[in-house]
This record gives sequence, C-alpha cells and structure tokens, in this order.
Amino acid sequence: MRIGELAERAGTTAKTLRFYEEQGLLPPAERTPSGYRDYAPETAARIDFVHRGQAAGLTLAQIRQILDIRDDGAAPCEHVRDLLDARLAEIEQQIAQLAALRDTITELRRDAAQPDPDSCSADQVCRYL
Amino acid sequence: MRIGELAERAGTTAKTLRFYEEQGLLPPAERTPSGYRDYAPETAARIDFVHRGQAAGLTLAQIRQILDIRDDGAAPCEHVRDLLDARLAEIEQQIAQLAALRDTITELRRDAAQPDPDSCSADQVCRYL
DNA sequence: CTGGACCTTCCAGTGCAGGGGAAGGTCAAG
DNA sequence: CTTGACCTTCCCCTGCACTGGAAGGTCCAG
Repeated sequence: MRIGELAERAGTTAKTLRFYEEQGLLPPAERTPSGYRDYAPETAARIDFVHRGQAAGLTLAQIRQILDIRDDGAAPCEHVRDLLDARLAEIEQQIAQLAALRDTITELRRDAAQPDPDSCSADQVCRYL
Repeated sequence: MRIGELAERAGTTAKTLRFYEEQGLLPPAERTPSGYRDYAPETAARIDFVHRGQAAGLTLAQIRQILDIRDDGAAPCEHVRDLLDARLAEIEQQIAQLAALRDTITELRRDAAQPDPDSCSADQVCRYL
C-alpha cells in the first residue's frame, strides 16, 4: 500500500505520515524498487493508536515512548498509566489556572462595564486594565 | 535611563525591551550620541501596562492594538472591553475542552487501574488507550 | 591603558505538530 | 507519447514570546 492510500485509510495526510516516520512513530517503511514507501495494512492500526493517544492529550513524544516499549516486546501498560496520571495532573492545573484567569478577567470586565474615557489617563493607558 | 536600568525597574530584561520595540509595543527609543537607547522614566508605566495586559491573558498583538489606540489620542476603553469579552469566551471554551479531556482520561485511567499485560495485543499497542 | 560591565546589531533557536511548495522521478490510462 | 496523479527529498514557514550567542562598540574605575 502506498503512502497516499494509507493516509486516506487512517484519516491523515501523506505529509504527516512522513513526519511520523521521521519522528520515530512509524518504522522506516519498506520501499518498492522505484523508491516508493510500501506499507503493510497493519500500519493503519499503529496510526490509529497515535490518534487515540492524541485524543487522550498525549504529545507525540509520549506516544512514541509507548510505541518504543511495545516495539521492545514489552507491555507498556504501566507506562501508559503513569503518563495518564501525569497528564491528568497537568490538566487539573491548567483548569485551575484558567479558572483563576477567568475570575480576574471577569472582575476587570465588570469594572469596565461603564466606560468613562475621561478618567483613563494617558500614562496608565487604560484604567480598566 | 539606559535599557538595562529600565528593564530592571520594570521587572524584565533588556532583550525583551528590544523585542517589544521591534513589535511596536514601545516607540523607537531616543538614542544617546553613541547610539545607546535612552528612555524617559514614564516608559516604565507603559511596560507595566503590557504586563497587566499579559496578566489578563491578552496577547502582545492585542496589547499593541490598545496602545496604538491610546497613541492615536483616543481612549481604548471600548476596545478593551471587547478584547476582555472575547478572551473570556475563549477561556470558557478552553476550560470546557479541558474538562472534557479530563473526563476522557479519567475514564481511560480507571480502565487501566488493573493492568493485564497479556490482554494487550501487540497490534493495538495498548488496550487501555 | 586595561578590564569589566554595559550597550549595539544580527542570526538562530526554542516547543509543538505539522503545512507549503519546489524540483524532480514513476506509473498507468488514453 | 503525453497527461495527470502520485511519489521522492529538500528546505522553509506557521504562532507565541521570547532567549542565546557572536562580534563589535562604549563607558567608567582603577
């Protein structure tokens, strides 16, 4: 199977698949005599896994770690759990930061509800910020 | 005042101030005969404004818009309100997306709580993802 | 007059996940 | 035989806000 067909099957682009190979997410593809990449159908499952990892908020580098463990013949379950735990902690923190920012902006916005241009001195640029 | 002193007063670096000038956040600085940038003390207030804008989650490009309005002699209050509203909407959306991702990962993580390496087939890489 | 602290410009890189497009090779249909 | 679709490698670009470093100029104290 050539790269375009695999890309379509996996719901991505040829460009992205070459990028994945370069990043070590896909093993160097077999080549036809003329140099075209030639993929086994199972490769689609690997790309699906990459997509599932992305949907779980993992970076390509993290997904690659999992694939490397699998390619070594081991089960990556434990590492997957650690990554999910770490990602979860990050997300909680991001949510907390965004919530704090939301509160800050909400307050600023409330103060700015009744604009009074004259009370904004030029040297502080805008008194609502 | 030279760039290093201003940077220290404003709690940033000389490098960053040159970058701000390049990005149009600071007007081109006066120069001493030898070519050093020479700042009026009021410049610190402008940098403080940039910091307040960043604390409100605005991008430098957005902060620049506000400064440009102010530099045109107008009061940027209205534009500030619009920017805050837009930022607020973005943040709400980001929080919602992160919350959804958190739920997804929490579920994945729960399934992965009792790892069973043998049930992970190599072709799906990891059955928990 | 020398050393060190400061300044100048310019180029390049960071992280993330690709996308754009050039220049050229290959393959099957008409 | 040519056209068009597909493939190859290559390098640069995106957004965001800086940061690092090289090569050289300036200024002040000792």
